[in-house]
Amino acid sequence: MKLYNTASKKLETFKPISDGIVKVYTCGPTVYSSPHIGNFASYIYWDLLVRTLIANGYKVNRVMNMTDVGHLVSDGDDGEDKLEKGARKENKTVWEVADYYINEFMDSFHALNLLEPEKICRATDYVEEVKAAVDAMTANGFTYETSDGIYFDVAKFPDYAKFAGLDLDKLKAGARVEFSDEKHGAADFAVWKFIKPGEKHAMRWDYLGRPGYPGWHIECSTIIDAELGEPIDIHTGGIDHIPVHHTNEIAQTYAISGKPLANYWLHCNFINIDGERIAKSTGNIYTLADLAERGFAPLDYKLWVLQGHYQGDRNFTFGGLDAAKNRRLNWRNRIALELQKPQKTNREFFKKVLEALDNNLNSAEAFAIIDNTAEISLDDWRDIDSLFGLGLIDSVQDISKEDKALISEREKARAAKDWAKSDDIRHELEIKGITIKDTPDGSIWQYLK
RNA sequence: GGCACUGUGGCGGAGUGGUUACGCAGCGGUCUGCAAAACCGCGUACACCGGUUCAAUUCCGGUCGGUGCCUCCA
Repeated sequence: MKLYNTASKKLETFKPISDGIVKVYTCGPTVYSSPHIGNFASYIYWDLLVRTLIANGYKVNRVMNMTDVGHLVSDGDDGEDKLEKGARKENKTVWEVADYYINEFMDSFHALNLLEPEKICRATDYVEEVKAAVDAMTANGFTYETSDGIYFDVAKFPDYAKFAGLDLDKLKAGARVEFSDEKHGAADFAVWKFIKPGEKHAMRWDYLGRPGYPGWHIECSTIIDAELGEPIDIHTGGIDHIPVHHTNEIAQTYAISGKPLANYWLHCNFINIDGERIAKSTGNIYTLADLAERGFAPLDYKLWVLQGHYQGDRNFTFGGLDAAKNRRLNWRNRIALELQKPQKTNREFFKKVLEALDNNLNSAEAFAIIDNTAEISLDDWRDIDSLFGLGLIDSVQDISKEDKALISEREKARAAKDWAKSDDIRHELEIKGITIKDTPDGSIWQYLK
């Protein structure tokens, strides 16, 4: 299979480090608020990645983190930790806030029928490992201390700018004025933050004889080292992570172990809503709950996401979601129709679908193949469903004996030209969400929604 | 301001140097007790201006628009 590798800016044929096993790391959420649909788009794309790997016969070992420890809202000394802020607003402890949003996130994860990673790691469970990592970086000469933390000295890693194609001098010129004049370079970043006397910060750990907490970027390097071992095969994330977070991860891992972090880097683009970026200021932050209120199932949204490509600019509209919802209903009705027919499997068809996905996860192309194939057997639909996780098969069940009896009763009424009775029965079934369509070969049932 | 990506029919959204993407919606037809489904057909899509080419939506250059990152963000 072919994947676009951000590191090389090229489409590359995927080859795992070990035959048959693929080590994947997915940058997970910061659990301080309800994620919006844009956040979930990325997990939907990576779910497709994992499912495609599995369909190609690989065993996937995926780790995802949960950032349950703060990184600051701003770089200033007065910047408030997101979790701390959430806790204050909701009158809860930071730990309660983290627990609440982790649960909410996982509920949505399951509602979207996303395969759970083999391991989900909370950052706060790895603080000892983080300290050891900072020790190692310091021993190897990559850090320096300021009054507010331990910083990574970017100048010590010559390839720092390479991954993202950064021009550090230009960045410096264009970026806002910095708050910390103790930093040696503008791109230097904290791997550990000290808590100053009097500063409120509920999450704290002792390190170097004083209270503090981990920097944001360090958790990913640490968790990958602890759970997967670098280099890993595939590292995924949003495009926003390229210049800072992933660049820093690579630098840290190099400073700790001297090894590269990942062989393939996949980054998904952001979705817009009605042509505008998702932001509080534009008031277009929708959650899955908001979609549900408007009558859309999480899996309708998942299908919408999969109609496009993870690297493309996406524009979400409710009209578009409507189309996805109808397409999903139509697919479910195609499956319902197959329940009522003799079956013929077609392995060649499924091979073509998988081939489309093997080409850099082109699910849109795969969908077109599905729609261009007139008859798809139940077995093939089952395979399609395991490839996309759209809950198609599970949401289609054969109707009850009673309902089947009603259908044949109606056929008799029709034969007798008793249209009143025929229409009554059709109406009776419609109340149950099923409609009857009369074809030249007899009556079939279909879902209304 | 710097760097990067991007601009496809009513909406969503693939792809390609010359041939129908696909979905949803719409229109016409066949079929039908009615209805729907199904099937057939329709709309003459590739931002703009140049260049390369026998041929460009597809390659190159420029213009304009959009987005991302540079500050937390999928």
